[in-house]
Amino acid sequence: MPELVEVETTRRQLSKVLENKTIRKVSVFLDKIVYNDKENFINKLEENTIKRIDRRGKWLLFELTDDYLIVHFRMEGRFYLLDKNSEKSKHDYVIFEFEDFSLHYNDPRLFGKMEIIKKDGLKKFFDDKNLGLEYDDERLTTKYLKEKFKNHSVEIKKILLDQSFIAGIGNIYANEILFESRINPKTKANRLSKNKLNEIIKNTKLVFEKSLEYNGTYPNIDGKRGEFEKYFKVHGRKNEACYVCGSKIVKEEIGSRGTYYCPLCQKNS
DNA sequence: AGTGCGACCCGAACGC
DNA sequence: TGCGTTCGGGTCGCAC
Repeated sequence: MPELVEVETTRRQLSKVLENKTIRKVSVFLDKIVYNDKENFINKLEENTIKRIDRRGKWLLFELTDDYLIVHFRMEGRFYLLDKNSEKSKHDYVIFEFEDFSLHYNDPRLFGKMEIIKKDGLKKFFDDKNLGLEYDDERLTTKYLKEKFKNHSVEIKKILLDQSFIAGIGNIYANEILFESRINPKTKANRLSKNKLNEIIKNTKLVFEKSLEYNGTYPNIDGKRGEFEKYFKVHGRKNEACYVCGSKIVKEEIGSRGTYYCPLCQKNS
């Protein structure tokens, strides 16, 4: 699934290709992907130039002249590049045509969203979302987490998935981060020691940076998959041996999300 | 205010 | 083998 790493990988790849390029034509094949008014969406984009591409949490931001195009992939949304006038595949719902190539937005589950907002509306857009800090923000400290977690007697696994604490962590990376931190996913967030909070911060950076080196776990804009899946230590490894202690990895539901962990390495905390 | 849960979706995985 | 059923997963909105 596209989490921060997959969105960032897409951002890096698209930046190289799209910056300072002008969108010539936009086609929308499924209205619900595009927030608000489809005609307005198309009108604002056509003959507009992409100045740069940014990211906040799992949101991708295309900076245009007076507006931003904001994209969220949700479960399976993704972009891929093709030659101009290439055929539309099943589940391609938005096509952006440039001078020399086309960018297709594909989304089998139809969950993704795109929206045009005025530049001065960006702050309000993200204020309303109440996103937490980025994983590489220097303000992400044990003090910040201690304060944020203090009124939350909820399993740390659920808290990591809540975007208002640390932005960008999804189910896969939450499992990996908790394993690397040797924290049981059912530990209540407000009971974590300063040392364990520090482990979360440290391992979020380590896991994200390693995954970025392998282009994440998801198809890139050329269709080639990122290869970080090979290095999962717990996610998707139910009943397989823990690489550290040999115990069988366990899968349990926490907050109706599949949660994988090593019952021995992540015993308490 | 904090917490939990259903809805949104369809393809893949699963069960018989 | 083949068919029907269940699962998964990010975010939002709503109920308590």
